Order: sequence, then C-alpha cells, then structure tokens
Amino acid sequence: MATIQEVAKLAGVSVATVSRVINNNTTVSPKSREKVETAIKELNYEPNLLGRNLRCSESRLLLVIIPSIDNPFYIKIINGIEEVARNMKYSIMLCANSSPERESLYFDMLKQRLADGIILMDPRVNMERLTSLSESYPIVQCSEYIAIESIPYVRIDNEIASYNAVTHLLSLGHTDIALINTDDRFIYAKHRKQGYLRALSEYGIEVNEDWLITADNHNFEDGKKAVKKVLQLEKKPTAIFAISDTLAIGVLKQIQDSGLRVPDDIAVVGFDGISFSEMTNPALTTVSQPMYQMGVEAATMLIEKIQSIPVTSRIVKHDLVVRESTIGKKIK
Amino acid sequence: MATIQEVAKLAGVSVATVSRVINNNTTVSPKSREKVETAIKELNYEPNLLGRNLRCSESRLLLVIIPSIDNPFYIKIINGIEEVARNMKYSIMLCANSSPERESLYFDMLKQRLADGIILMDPRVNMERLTSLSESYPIVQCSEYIAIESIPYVRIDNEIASYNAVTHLLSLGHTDIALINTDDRFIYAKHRKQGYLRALSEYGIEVNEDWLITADNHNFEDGKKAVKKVLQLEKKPTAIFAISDTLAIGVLKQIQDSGLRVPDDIAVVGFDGISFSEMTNPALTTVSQPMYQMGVEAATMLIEKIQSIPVTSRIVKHDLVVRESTIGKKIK
DNA sequence: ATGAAAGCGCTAACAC
DNA sequence: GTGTTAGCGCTTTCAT
Repeated sequence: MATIQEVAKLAGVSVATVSRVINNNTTVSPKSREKVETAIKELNYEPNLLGRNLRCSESRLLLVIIPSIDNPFYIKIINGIEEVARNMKYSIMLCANSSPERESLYFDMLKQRLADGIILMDPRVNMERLTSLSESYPIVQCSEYIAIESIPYVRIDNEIASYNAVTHLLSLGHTDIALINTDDRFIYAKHRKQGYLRALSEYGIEVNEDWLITADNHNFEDGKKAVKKVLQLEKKPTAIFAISDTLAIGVLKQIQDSGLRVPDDIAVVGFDGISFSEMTNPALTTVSQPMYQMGVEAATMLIEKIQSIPVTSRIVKHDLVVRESTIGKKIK
Repeated sequence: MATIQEVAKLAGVSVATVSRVINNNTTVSPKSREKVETAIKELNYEPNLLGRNLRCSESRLLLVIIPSIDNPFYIKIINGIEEVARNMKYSIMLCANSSPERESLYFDMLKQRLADGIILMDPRVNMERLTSLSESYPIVQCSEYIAIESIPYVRIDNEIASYNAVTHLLSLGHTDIALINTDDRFIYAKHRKQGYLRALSEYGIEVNEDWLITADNHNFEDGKKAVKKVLQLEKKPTAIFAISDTLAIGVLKQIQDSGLRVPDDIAVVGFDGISFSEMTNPALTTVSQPMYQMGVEAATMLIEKIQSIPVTSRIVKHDLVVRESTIGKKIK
C-alpha cells in the first residue's frame, strides 16, 4: 500500500508535486510529471481517498432514501441519479426500508460528514428533524415531497395525473369507480384523491364512500386485500383505480382469483409505469412517470445545492399509458 | 461544526478523554464523562467520521455488486446483507448495472480505501483482475460464483435444484420440456442445464436441441422472445422451464398473448422465488432460493474476512414451490 | 514550477 | 484515569 510519500521519494520530488500530478489541475513540468507517473506505476500507487476526503472535508457520496427497495418504481429513478452522480464523480448509497432509527442513521451520515447530500423519496420522515437538517445540509426531494422552503423537489402533477386516469375510465363508460389509495398524510395520495374526486364531480357522479379504500402500503398483498374488501360490498364497482402499479398488480391478481375477468367485469388502472406493468395478463393501463428523468433532475439539483448554487423545484410530465386492463385485448 | 478539540476545551479535558467517551471502550471517570457529555450537547457535537476513518484506515462500507437492480431476485438478499451490516455498524453501497468501466470504479473504491470489502453477485467480472484483487482485499461471492480459492461463496446447489424442477414437470407427465437458459459461461446456467439433462436422461427422454433456448438476459422481454422462438417450431413443447422468474414471467405473458393457456397448453416453471412470482396469473411454480439467508451469510462471511477470520464456502437449501403454472388453479 | 510545512479531525501509544 | 503527542494520507497556502 504505497503512499504519496513513497511516490514522491521514488520520483525525487515533493509530495506536493505528486499531488499536483494526481489532480492535474496546476501546472507541473513535463519532466516532473513523467517522473511521478513512472513512480506511480512502479509502486502500483492508488491515492488513499480517506486522506483526501478528510483534507477536503467532503465524501463525494450522495444518500438516496427510498421507502422500500421492494417497489420497482424507484429503480429507474435510481438509474437516472446514478448516471448524473457518476459523471460528476459522486457515488450514491441506497438507503431503503427507512424507519425512525434508520432515518437518524442516515441523517447522522450527513452530520458526520460521511455523505454530502440526500435525495429524499420517503415522505415518512420526521418533519421537524428534516426541516432543521435542511437548513445546514443539502437535501432535495424526488417524487414525494413535503412543502418546505429549504428543500426543493422534482415531481409530477399528481392531481392532474390522477384526473387523467379517472377520466379515461369515465370516458369508457364506467361510473362506478373504486379508488385504492394510501394514507392521506402522503401528499401524493391526497393529490391523487383530489384528481379522482374532481373527475367524478365533473361527470356529475356521486362519491361512494365504500369505494374509497385505504391500503396500508404499496405491496401486492395490500392490493389483494383491498379487492377482497371491495368484492364483499353489496354494490361492486366496475373499475378500480389503484394508486400504484404494485397495488394494481395485486388487484389484478385478486380479481382473477375471485373468478372475475379484467376488464370485462372490472377494469383496472395503476400508477407509476413500472416495467412489470407491461407483463401482467392483461397488461396494465397506468399513469407513467418519467422516472429516469426525475432521477437525473434530482441528482443535478442536489449537486448544485452542494455547490451552493440556488435551485428551484420543478414539475415534470406524466403520461397515461392505455393497455389491456381497461380496453381489453386486441386481436393479434 | 464543532470538533473534538472544542469539546475538549469546553469540557476542560484533553481530546483523548473526549475520544474515550465517544468510543466508550476505555475507562473514564464519571466526572469527566459527565463534563464531556454536557460539552457535547452544548456544542451539538457530531464526530467527523472522515477523521476517524483516516485514522483507523477503514471506511466501514461494504460494496454489494449486482448485475442489475431491475431483477427483484437480489432484493431480499440485500435485505439480509443490510441487517447484518447494520448490526455490525457497517453501511452498504449498492453497485448495479456493472460494466467493465463501472466494475473498475468499484474495485478502485477498495484500493482507495473507500470500501472495506465486496459482496459479489455479478459473475461477469474480469476474472484476472478479480483474482489478483481477492488476494489483497476481502471479497465474497453470493449466489453466482467463480471457483477461486481466495473468494468464498454462498449459494444453492443449482444442479439439484434444476433437477427437482424438471422432475416435477416429468412427474406431471410432461415429456416435451423446453429449457430457457442464459449463457453457458455462467456457472449457475451450466449447472441448471446439467440438472435438466440429468432429469431427462433418468426418464429416458431424448434431448431436443430445438428446445434449448439461450436468452440474452433475465429481462421479461427476453422471456417473451424465447417463447416466440419456441412457438414457431414444428413440434412445440408442453412445458417450459425458465432459468429465472423474470424470464418465466415474460414466458407466461407471451404464451397467453399467443392465445394459449398455462398450464393447459404449456406448463411453466421459473427459478428464484421473487415476490412477483406469486402475483402472476396463473401463479408461478418456481424453485425458491433462501435469499434473505444468503444475504445474511454473505455479509457475515465478508465481515469475518475483513477481520481476518478464515471463512469457508457454504451451500444453502433451495425449495420447489408448486403453484398454478404447472398444476392449474384450485377451486376457491 | 516546486518544496516546506501546516493542518483536516481523529485515535492510540505512552508517560505520568 | 488522564494528558501529551505522533501520526493516518492527503491538499494547499506560502515562499522561493
């Protein structure tokens, strides 16, 4: 494990010169550079970045906090983040399954200088702690967000996206549309519900409270559970709008396991546009989010924040993808 | 941003004492401890771990290298790794989508002391580089492996697992069984093929070369593509064994899109036991790997290696999970 | 263009 | 039990 000292010695120059060669920012005479480079090769030298990090007081690590690694929704976002991070010579660390204790673990990494910033995709964090943290450390939000001045976000317009999805069902003639949502304290959930309500109201349809189901989570099982509840109702809906694809896939499964057909008996719409949504049978109609782009934007924003460049929040475009679960199979 | 110096000063003790309190390993008088602790609170002090890392020459970061974050197979493994890592005060960094350049990026982190060890789940790495690296740095393999003395692994017995899956199909009366595999240079692929061949041979069935399909990858689309190829054949199989669940799900989808029924026209078996395999319609029969356990074992092994404790490779148990895609729907 | 030297924040050996 | 001190390996003034 050669150090910069040894390289300097072998090359017959000072450590400063070696450092200059490594970081090739300042001018070094070709002769010195040459000597240093052969010494580096000779010794198989690799700079110890722990030293550099301490000296520069940066870790070049970005934390990406997601609620659960189980939800494929985050995958393409992460790919986008990674792309930008790599180009800017940052690494990213995925922090999943956050819980209060884990949360503080990650926040601590920021305070302990082990990370330079956070991309937050989990809304279930301690608001106060987050707010105070965001005053001293770079944080951006992606997809889900909390309205805090000091934390910019990138997201779609959930209200309109949801409105589009429900309008699609309405335009197909459905009037009995159930909504499978998650807890209202998530802002996206609130907005998606608002979009649902606005669409119904514009079509002059009364809301049936029985059809507003709250799922615990976005797991497949939660989707199945919700459908079981719906199918026990006296009056059953002819369409179900689930607030995420993972839920919708569980919905699909449970409908079919109950001997009903999609979309003939019940049409289904999901949300997110995960790759899996194409692979179900029938393929899932869904509101697709520009996940890769969201990741790119979030990472760019965060790195700018780290560099003390002012950044502002932005809204990106969603897209309704119509597939078999609402309009049935085409003849192939 | 308070430093240990300032804490020491405020507490009226030396930095050594503060360090002792922080790492509470050595004995400190209750009085000093008290003083230090109040000073820490007073200053809102957080130790700068960059300093500690440099001093201790460790990063307490484990690298987890997977081929693609898109394959849910790795998710539960990662959860297992995380559990162990957290308990041992390590962090993990997920390294996905590896390519030659990315690969060297990750290997560099090891050399540059930014990571303490690697859990490798991607077999597509440069063998030579890996071999030489493994002599100086702690590396363990999980699931997929390359037989290198210096790199222990945890995995299932792929040959037997595959044999079990195919035997299940044979016992249902299938004799025309296609195999959708990946490239033979992956050891798991080779072993799974061997299991397939052994099962057929024990049943006295000739191998039909047309039914040995090689998929590019484990994506859904690769599964669909493979089925399209199979369905163009003069003589079609009555069952398909796909070497991963992601492939199998594509297989399922394409069979159904072609107007055929699973398992009536073609039965399907997958491999891995990802959570999604339960949610397809019909639910997928698959060979389930003990992913969480594998993650736990791998992380434990790696940390032991880092601590210079000798570790040996181990084989864990798989499990054939029979579901609708081979035996059809039960009456509910 | 280059070297000497200070110091990033911490831990641990050593002396008391 | 506690303080002094020497680094861990690097970058970066400041001279020259």
